[in-house]
Amino acid sequence: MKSQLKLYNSLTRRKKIFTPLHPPYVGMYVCGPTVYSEAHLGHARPAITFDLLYRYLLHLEYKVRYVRNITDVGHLENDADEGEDKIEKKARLEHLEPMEVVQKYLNSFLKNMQDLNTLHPSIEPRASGHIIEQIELIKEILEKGYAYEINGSVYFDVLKYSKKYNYGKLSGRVLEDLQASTRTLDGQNEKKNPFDFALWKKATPGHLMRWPSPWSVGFPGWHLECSAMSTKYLGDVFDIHGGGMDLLFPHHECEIAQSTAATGNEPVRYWVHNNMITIDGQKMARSLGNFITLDQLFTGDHPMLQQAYTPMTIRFFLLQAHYRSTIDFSNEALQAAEKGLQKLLKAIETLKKLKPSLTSTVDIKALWNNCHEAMDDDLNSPMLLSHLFDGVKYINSANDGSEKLTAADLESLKKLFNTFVFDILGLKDEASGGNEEKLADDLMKIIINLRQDAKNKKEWGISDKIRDELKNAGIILKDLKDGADWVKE
RNA sequence: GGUCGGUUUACCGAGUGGCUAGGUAGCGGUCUGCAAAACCGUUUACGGCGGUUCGAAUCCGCCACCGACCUCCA
Repeated sequence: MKSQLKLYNSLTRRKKIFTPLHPPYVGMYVCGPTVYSEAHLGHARPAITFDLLYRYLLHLEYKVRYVRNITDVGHLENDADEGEDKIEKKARLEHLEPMEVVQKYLNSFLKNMQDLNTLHPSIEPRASGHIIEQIELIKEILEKGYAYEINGSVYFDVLKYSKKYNYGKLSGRVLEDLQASTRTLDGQNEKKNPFDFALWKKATPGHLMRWPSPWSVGFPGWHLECSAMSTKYLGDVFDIHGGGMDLLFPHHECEIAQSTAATGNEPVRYWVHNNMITIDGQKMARSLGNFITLDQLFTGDHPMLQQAYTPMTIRFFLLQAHYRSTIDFSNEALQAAEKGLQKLLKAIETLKKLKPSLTSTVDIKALWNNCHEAMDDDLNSPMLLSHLFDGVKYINSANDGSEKLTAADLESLKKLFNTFVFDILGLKDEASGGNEEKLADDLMKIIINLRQDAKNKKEWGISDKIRDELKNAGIILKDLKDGADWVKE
């Protein structure tokens, strides 16, 4: 474990070499989705960012417990809804049980995650399954004196907390500024201070999602589940906490406050935040209505989409940008990603067929170093891809005969691509597989052979006819030096 | 208004005080019965104005513009 992995910590705002609290074990908690509608492109960003981190940690031979929560309790939507629960609202609209809604969109989310080839987290705890833990946590915070009860609701006492601890250190907030800028919200008159936040809310009569507690029949506050579940599965102090940058404040700030108030410990050692996906320069978000769901991307069924994009194209597209940069959606960018990915995968196929030479004219060891350095530098996947494309050039040049590779270097190169492209970047070749594919491949081989016969006899009329009619059927033939390749239009 | 971040070539997107990032597109070439594809090569940069420096796109200051967060949000 002599990893030189450097991670950017949002708390300290600098990159630092990652060292786990209890090597070789690593605890990682990532904020998962609220399952009340289809996952969109934005949800793919943290999924892939933290999948990349997870995969790289595994590559470095850490034993990782990766926890990603499922928020199925629901949070307040906005004042217009009078505190109505997000999931509850959707349930009324569709005449479904709240848990039915949750199940439906959870299934859909997990399917999308599988399509994107993300590894399953070690634990995917649901907020609704941890109400007891959340109640216990509230009790602890009350005991320590950092919360107060009013009318069956419990609020976190930010002012009192800030006398001993630093509230706002993660997001750079200053308490006085917060006081001045906090908006009037429902239930605010109950709170001692506008910046106090709910740990437990008493349910209004129409509120469907409700649980008994020592204070009232109600539901847990907005930020509590992550504190309760991360503590339960990873301990009072754990290594990595991830999530979108938009969760920095207030969500993660409140999480720190809750956990610190309860245990006296700083809960998280490395805060890692992914940036947003933008569309026309603006954040893609459900609330802004400018989102494209993952299913829509995969099928092409959205007015903004010129075509369908495969899950691996989406994955490659996201990996081409560093996780802390915004990445702008456009058809042009996705099409570029699609072509780039094909080029990469094609070279890997070519690599399998290369014949060894007695000497090498390229330095594969240096390539290994470059690839590791890129990943070690705060998961610089775009830099890694750039190095991998150096490898692509080596392969194609060797195929052309302008570069040479020894048998050992060929093996090393195969291992390198296997490790970085498939294991770490989590890409896969989508074309291979399926009985249908196999049948089509066999049939096409026969047709291509017949056409080759015609070509050998210089019967251009026949060979062109075969090509033209295949084109009408949606298949494009590409003549190669020896034989031909084909691709669906 | 406060806090934080960004502005890179046609597009996406890295990076760094002096050395071609990369992908896509474009252009030139190789291959080829033709076409397409593939492969090889290659042009166009670092928001503006000052400063520090032998040297800045990279550091500092000011300005302009854009965005995120401050409310559920990935």
